[in-house]
Amino acid sequence: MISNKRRESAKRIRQAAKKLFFTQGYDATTLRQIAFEAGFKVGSLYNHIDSKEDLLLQIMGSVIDDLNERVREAVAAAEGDTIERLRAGLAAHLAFHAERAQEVFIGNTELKSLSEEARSSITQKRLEYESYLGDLIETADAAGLADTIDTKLHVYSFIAQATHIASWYRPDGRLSLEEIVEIYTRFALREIGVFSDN
Amino acid sequence: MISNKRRESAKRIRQAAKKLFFTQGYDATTLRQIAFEAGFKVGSLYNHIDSKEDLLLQIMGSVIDDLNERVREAVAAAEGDTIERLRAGLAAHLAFHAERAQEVFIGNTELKSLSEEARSSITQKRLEYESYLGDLIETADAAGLADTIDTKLHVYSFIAQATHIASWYRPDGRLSLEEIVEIYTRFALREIGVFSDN
DNA sequence: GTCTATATTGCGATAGAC
DNA sequence: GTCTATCGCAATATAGAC
Repeated sequence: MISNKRRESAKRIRQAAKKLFFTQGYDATTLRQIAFEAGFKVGSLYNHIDSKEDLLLQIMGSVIDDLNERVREAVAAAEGDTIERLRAGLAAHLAFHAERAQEVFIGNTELKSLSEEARSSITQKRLEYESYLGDLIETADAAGLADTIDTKLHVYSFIAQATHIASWYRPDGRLSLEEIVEIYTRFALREIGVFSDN
Repeated sequence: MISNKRRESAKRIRQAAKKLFFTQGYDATTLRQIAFEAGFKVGSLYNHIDSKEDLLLQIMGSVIDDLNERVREAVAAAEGDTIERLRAGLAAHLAFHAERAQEVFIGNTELKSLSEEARSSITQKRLEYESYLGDLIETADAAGLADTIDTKLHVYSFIAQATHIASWYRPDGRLSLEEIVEIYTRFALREIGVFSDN
């Protein structure tokens, strides 16, 4: 049971860091603040982390992988034609960015705070994700179900919108998560010229 | 002529700060780096600025005002119907974000680094700008020339895309500024359901 | 107005008692 | 594994010679 306690402490520290990095930024956040928020003294943190950057890496590390997995699963599980698969992928893409807004925001904002090595590994994963979204779009176009303009810019557009959502979404806002996802999905389908009632 | 030299020095310092804040972020940038980049020693900076935050304020301060002015002028100068005016406004909105990418990026990224007072003054200006864009969209819809879905989210969408452009645009990239502006303008008009060949 | 030198503060990280 | 105490360093900002 000792190791469960250890894991809980580490999680509490990550949660505190996530919150503070999100609101203040990585550089402006001190380990003393993180320790206080997690209920520790500074020195104790080092029983659970290697360094401050290690903490940032832990937070950023899983986000891209999870996003990739979530969207691919949604596409695979979708029933219907190419457009339905694309729609399911976009919905998953958008919902993920809202649901995990803080991590997503940190991931998009603090790339510059990582060491060169860590940064390039994450950049590589992002490029692969962009490429996957691009394939979804081109498949729809090739099937004659959409009238795209520029694949790469469509991808950028979808990423920009989702990233932006991560910066303002609140669960108690004017629109529910489902409504936001539905509206932005319609935006996306309109943008790539899908021929149906959107 | 002495005061011209003063102004040039101040400008060099702002330029250096702009570049460094853009690439490293405000907190990660030191006054020593800014001084070096501008060709001064640290102490000399204080003959031209009050503080580090003052420098950030100088940079962020004019961006929103300039954007607002630029877009309103473009709309006023546009010839043609409501859609043409909207199109001109969107093109100015997009071009501004690309042309002044560094300042725009800093303005969108470092709001958290400002003191409460400075931050709220800028937030207020942004809300007014969003409101202006919303009016343009609603006018087109009310004239029966578009089929909008949700005004506020359309505005967010346009801001998200332009902001994103500011983070990747390079003058020597695959697409020229004119091409980027044209493509994103078509995206926008499609998104709000303008009935014409876009 | 620029420089060197320094005051002051607070950071990330470590040592060692309990 | 947590704490207190502290190291070593670099930050913003200031003082005062030139």
